[in-house]
Amino acid sequence: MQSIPAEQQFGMEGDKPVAYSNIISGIVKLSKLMADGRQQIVALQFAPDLVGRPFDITNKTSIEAATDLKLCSFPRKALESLIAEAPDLEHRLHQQNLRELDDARDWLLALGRKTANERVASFIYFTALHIDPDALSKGQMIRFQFPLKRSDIADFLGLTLETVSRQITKLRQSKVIALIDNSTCEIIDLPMLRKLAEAEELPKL
Amino acid sequence: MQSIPAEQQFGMEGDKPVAYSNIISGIVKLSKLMADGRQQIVALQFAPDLVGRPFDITNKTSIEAATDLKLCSFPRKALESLIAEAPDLEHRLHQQNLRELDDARDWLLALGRKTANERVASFIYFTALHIDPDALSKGQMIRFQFPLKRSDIADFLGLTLETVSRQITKLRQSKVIALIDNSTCEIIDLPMLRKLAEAEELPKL
DNA sequence: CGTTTTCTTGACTCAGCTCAACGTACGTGG
DNA sequence: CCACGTACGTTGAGCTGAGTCAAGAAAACG
Repeated sequence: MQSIPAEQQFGMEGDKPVAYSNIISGIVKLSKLMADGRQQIVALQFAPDLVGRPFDITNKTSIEAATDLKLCSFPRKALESLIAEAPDLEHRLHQQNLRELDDARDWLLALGRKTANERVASFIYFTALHIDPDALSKGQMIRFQFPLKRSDIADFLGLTLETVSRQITKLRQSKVIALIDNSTCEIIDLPMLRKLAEAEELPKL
Repeated sequence: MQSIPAEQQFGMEGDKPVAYSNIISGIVKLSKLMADGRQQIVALQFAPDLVGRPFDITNKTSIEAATDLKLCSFPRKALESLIAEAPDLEHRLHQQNLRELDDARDWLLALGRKTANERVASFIYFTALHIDPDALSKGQMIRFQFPLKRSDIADFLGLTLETVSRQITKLRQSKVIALIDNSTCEIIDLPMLRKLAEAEELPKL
């Protein structure tokens, strides 16, 4: 069990992953960097996810604490030999990776086809869902902290921080959300937020 | 073993997957549709991938033949009980899903941060890699067919078909590629193509 | 062949980017 | 306690890359 302060990278040595970590609390961001400095956050992970790409990786992705973290880490070898023994463990990992794949594909739709406004709405909805799925499904009014600062939200949504700021202002003005302070968000009009976020064909509701 | 003509959907009944299929030959596209018709292709799958999201799915994605296909299909139940018996099968599936996750995250970077020109270059590079990884790594001149028509490439890259067409013209004019006919592409300047495609920080080369 | 679908090109528009100024919160040390 | 610096967020003005709309060219198809 260890603590990691926000903004710090971990679990890698050079560009090889050396450890797997269970998230006890806090939020982890995975990001990709281009040679000229352009950056894209490709995933956020929440407790109780396991961080660390199993098996060999060709893929350069950096792992960083988005908030202060509490982790439970294992060396790479340890987990891999555990997996070899316990098929059930691999099954659970597989399930998590499938969820991550679904998430990634949802964001592909957002980055490829949604407007700035819809992307920000999607981010807020996505965050609220991860923080308290139950409250959301009951349609209660919800208050929560943004897990990322504006520039990180921008890197997640493929926008600039200015555009993110403007769209948040717009959502505030149209009474979809309210800001208690810069990083505390309250959802006022959940149906509208959902409509903006899921401009997708709804499977059901 | 069955054949599926290009453009046809398969493997689903309503929005539930009913079968898994091994791709013998051809290319499969997975796409998401928004209520107003906006569309995003979220993955392409090549032989010998297994098509079909294992276990339960909450995620609405349609599965369609991008080219004529040869498939080997199993009913959903059959594969799931096979998995329960043979942990090795789950391991192989898991590996494939991890590759898909890596791909999806590479495209997140492309859709979030790359220009139209870089996205089209990435698509050409990606396609060539999947069709003949060896020839590419030897740096040979490569000729291949685009697996998708312009409007599908656009849906994959989060662009319009006009923009895709213009960028292909531009790559042709700058002698990075040549077109033998509309759908046959030859890579002339591989280093340049790679530079455009992987504006990423190169792990190694 | 004519018909239909796909691709290319041009002219114009606009959502989101860039650059720049300013506001606000917080910490540090004089 | 206040002055100052630093990091973060907001807002404005103007620009531009990609979208839209429209017209033709070129394949594909029966």
